Amino acid sequence: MLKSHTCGELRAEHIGQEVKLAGWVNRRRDYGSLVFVDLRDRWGVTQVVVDAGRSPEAKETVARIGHEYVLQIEGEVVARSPESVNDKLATGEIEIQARQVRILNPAKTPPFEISGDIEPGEETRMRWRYLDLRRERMQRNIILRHNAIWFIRRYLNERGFVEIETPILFKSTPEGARDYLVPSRVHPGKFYALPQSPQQLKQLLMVAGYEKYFQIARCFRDEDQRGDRQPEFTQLDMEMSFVERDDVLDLIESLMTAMIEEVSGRGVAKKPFPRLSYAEVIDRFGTDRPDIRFGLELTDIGKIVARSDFKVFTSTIEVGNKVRAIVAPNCAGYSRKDIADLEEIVKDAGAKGLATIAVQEDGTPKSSIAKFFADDLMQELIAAVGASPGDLILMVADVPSVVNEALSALRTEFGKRLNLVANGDLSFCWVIDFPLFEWNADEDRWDPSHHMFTSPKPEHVALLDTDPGKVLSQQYDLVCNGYEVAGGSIRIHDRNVQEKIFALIGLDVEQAKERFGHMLEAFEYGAPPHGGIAPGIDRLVMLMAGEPNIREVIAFPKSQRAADLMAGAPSEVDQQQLDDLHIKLADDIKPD
RNA sequence: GGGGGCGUAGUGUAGCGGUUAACAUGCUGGCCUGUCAAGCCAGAGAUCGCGGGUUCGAAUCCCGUCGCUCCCGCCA
Repeated sequence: MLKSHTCGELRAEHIGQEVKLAGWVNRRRDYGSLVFVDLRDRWGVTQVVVDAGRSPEAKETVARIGHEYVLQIEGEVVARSPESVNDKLATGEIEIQARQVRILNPAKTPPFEISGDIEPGEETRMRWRYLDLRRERMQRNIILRHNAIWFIRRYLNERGFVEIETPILFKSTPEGARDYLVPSRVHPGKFYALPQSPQQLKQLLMVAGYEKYFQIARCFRDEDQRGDRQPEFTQLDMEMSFVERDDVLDLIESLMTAMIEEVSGRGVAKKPFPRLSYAEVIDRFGTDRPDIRFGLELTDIGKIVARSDFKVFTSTIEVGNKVRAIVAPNCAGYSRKDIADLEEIVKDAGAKGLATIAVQEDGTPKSSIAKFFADDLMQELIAAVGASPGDLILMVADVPSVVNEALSALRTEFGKRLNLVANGDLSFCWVIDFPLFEWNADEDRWDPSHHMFTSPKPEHVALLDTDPGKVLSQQYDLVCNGYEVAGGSIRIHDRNVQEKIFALIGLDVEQAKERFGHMLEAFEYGAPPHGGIAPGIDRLVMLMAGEPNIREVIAFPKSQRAADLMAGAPSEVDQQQLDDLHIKLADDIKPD
């Protein structure tokens, strides 16, 4: 080894020892005949002193080095004088008196500072990602990710789970997200698809009798990016046989809690995780992934405003739509401009407008719509939404989905503005009892709201024939701080039920056989009742790291346009490669 | 596919119709034996993303384009 210790481990107890350290030059402070070098590796920083008087040769070498040179230092661990102890460094009690300095490799001046306060821009970071990854922030995140994955593997192994790899080259199914396709050389005109998730394969592993399966699985979806979405991402994919919904929920809940507390040092706000029905979270928060770190819940005020003279509200109620409100505490003083900003948010969500009532300190309302309300009706409204003097009531009238989306967006905004999300805790909740289907008006059929193997609640199976929209499923989502961090379900293992689902979602028997024949066939050979879940590793690590997007916890992420700015992927390929794959580019594709 | 923001020395920012394009940091040279964001002195470094237009004059205004980013659609 070129090093006897890491740059983070030497303490007072090592004083007097001869050591070899190796790492990168974090910083150099040059006094001419006395030079300090902060040597860095992933474990920390150790100060090296090069004294021209004691080791002229080392001084000669160290005069030539710059930032990020790779050095090997040989010398003695010595105590620092009491006034020069650096308590910002774990190794600050000691320093290395260098006897010899070897340049293992010089370094060009890096395009940005590896240690320092200047945060390089996104493009710069991605272009030199290997240097970005050298920075403390990224090393901390990547190692946190490692610890989380390591924790998961140990935890599940101890509970009888088997990690099984599934193919990356698999079969395309047009349902769901757009597939990444891989052309076949030996089958002209045919394509593999990269898995959107190992969904089918893990169910087949249940048929195969493994009972408890997991995989740290890479998943691929060719859809547009968000801060919490990358074209390839990692799931903790799991499936279990002979389980019921609560078995899955309980296991994941204890896994999440233990992992977060051990690995991230953060707290879990609510234990046990609240279990809320889909209907309840939509009603209370306007979204199926509520941030339950704070209140500001939605109130339905339809019954009250129906008795006002405000036409916008009364006509909305008459046609069966909704008027709902949230209360922003202590925001009665908002200016016209502040309100206009909020209005922008609800308009983005599709709402036509935003009505507000400022409850003044004396309890009287200040509002452009106050004149449409009798005084006692106004007081009834203020009481119904639970507003106090100094509060601002915000109301939206529209179809339910627009009202909910608009108010949910406002709620999120106020969570940030009012600093209700400041503490570092993670706040989980389960969302259960989802509708099995969503009506697809364009195609005039039902779409599965999760996926087509999701089991209805047993007591709702009969409704499949009479009122599919009312059927609730055994789907469950895990939500944390407003992010969906896991989703899963108990699956269908009954062939009759499965065929009913196919029919309702508009798949005829032939199509179903073509796409899922292997699944249907497998289910005839003794499929156990089973269910599973797939937590998103990237999002969980992002939340544990306190980062604003998942790029910060992925070593080599892609840009918004799905490009690798370091390697330059995707790229053109040789004509020969295209020929091998039987691919001819369309005429309108021009080379760059 | 649509909407918003950004693009100025290596890096991060300021400048937003007329400036010698500014500041910080990094870089180069010099001084310095107790610093740890070392300090001090001197210096180099920018065709203001690219293309077009408006104007006597454009980093600045307009159009297009490319890149990064946030959001909507999309993501079973």
